[in-house]
Amino acid sequence: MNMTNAPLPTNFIQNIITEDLKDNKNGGRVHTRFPPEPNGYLHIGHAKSICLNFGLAVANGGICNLRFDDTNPSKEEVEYVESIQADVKWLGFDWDDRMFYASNYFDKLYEYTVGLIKAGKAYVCDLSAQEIRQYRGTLTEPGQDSPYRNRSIEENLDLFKRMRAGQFEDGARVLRAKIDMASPNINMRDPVLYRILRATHHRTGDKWCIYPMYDYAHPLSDAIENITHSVCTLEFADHRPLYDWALDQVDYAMEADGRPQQIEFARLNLTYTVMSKRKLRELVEHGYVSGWDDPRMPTISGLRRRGYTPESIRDFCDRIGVAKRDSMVDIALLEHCIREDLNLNGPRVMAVLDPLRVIIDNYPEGQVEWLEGENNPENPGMGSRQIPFSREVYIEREDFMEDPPKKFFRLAPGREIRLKSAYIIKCERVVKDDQTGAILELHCSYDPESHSGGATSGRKIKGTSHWVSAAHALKAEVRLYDHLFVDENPDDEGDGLDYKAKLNPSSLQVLTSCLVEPSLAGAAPGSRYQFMRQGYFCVDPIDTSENLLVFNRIVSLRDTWAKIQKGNESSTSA
RNA sequence: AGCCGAAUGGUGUAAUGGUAGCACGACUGAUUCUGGUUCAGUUCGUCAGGGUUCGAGUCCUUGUUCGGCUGCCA
Repeated sequence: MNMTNAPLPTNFIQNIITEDLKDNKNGGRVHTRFPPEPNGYLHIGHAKSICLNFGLAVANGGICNLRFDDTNPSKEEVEYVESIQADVKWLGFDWDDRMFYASNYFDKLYEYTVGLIKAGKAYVCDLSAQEIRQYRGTLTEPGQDSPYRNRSIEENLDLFKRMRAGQFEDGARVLRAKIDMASPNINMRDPVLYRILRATHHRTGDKWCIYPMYDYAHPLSDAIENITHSVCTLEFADHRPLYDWALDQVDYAMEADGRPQQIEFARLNLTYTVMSKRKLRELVEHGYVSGWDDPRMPTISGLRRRGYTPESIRDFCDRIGVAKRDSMVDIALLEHCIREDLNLNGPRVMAVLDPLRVIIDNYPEGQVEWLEGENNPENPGMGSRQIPFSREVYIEREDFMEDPPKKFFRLAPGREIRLKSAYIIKCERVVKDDQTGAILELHCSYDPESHSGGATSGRKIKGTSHWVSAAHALKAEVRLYDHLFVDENPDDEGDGLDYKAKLNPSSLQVLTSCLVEPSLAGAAPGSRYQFMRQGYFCVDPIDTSENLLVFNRIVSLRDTWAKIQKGNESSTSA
């Protein structure tokens, strides 16, 4: 979208890179990586990281790898590696031939580790998980050395080989780094490097029964891939000394020009949504949503199904910036981004969500006129289409009021409105149900001279309504989505309420008797439109079939009238 | 309590010792055959105290508040 010479996005990471480049650090290379663990679906928070890592590389003439951080087979599945690739691609990023797996390096890592043991920097520890915890000390008290800390190198080597050979049970022993049990940084108190874990790995199958820990595998994977800037989120800041330790200890014989540097930034938080994998999984598994791609989910697949464009998400990620402080971005910014995109690129179309029949008594019975409607006033290049007009039309029920309040510019008894791209009509008579008093239909007259572009077409009429011709309209199902939570910060349990207690009961409203203009026949799944005066909608790619059009509301239009109404309500009730 | 990190309008983010800017939101008004868009404008900010300096959001210092860390998860 931004094809001009936009200034580099300025943030503290770019500043670091700019300095590094100036110093010719890493031989002037910039090489980043996006390293998800394939244990779930990507969400908008990952999109921030993806845009950052790929964006930083591109902006500085570098490259970015996709790397699956698959060191814990008990949680990982191919389903996730596939969805992650699809999502990154859909967002518009390309890793070329640089898709890697940490598991590709298991052999290499094992060799490094043997060297580490030979150098006396690691030892096999027989303590149980619970004992290790006890020996580790607390935040304020130093830990104690493991009784196995001073095993001979020979014994460590032998034990480690036997760990690999499967001679011990899961959890019986671990390999630990020999660092400092009194370190004020708990991550440095002889952290576990390898654990025994019999789980079939989605890539390596049952070849291994020992797996390296993230803290150990990650820096070495970065080094193996010649990464220069290893960008991760804030909670890993305490792990950085260990990251550096691993690089220091292992003579990885990198032909690399330089060494990777870990840089931490604050993860994305969005109002009215949760972002943790655990909670998203819970929403899916307990049926609060229809799946990972439920259009209310903040997952990439959910946003995609909802109708968000990749461009709008990238734009959003550019706008939120990158910093080290925890923050909560207003979801209104995301909504602004998609509106801005679709305002320019979404064809206009008329759809009546809650139809009210209007009979135009002075319009000839049986006559049909095909009127021209521009597809996008912001973009004349998008051309126009023909819209049928006839004696019976439907308008939006809320566009008529029998007893309208002040500033109501729409239809009311004796009042006029313009039907968009057609004629001005006047409400002559209201037909109601004798029993219930419900409004059944309106009888109107039209001004034949008021055709768009016609003689009296210049007459000023305050209100313009969208409409469809009764004889030509197509039935459709429309799903109105709203925020998944009613609370701005569902994660905040300060009020004693679990995030699930803050689910929005009306986050989904299904309308089954909507009528849309006939040009929408056969609309492509996934295509996006502006339903005039209502919002942006997307043809649901899953549930739309040949005999049923299903639309998802991506986002409503900004609605000044709704605000005025709200103001009216509160002022009358006050 | 120990270590680490962060504090700039309602929200997010710039300003690398020199005019506190941009975006979103909110609010006015104008335009409009979408109560959309567009345009014009308004509102609102450097956590606190002390210090260095001709000059401090930025450097020093003390404090306050918030976040992270005691997995054989990542």
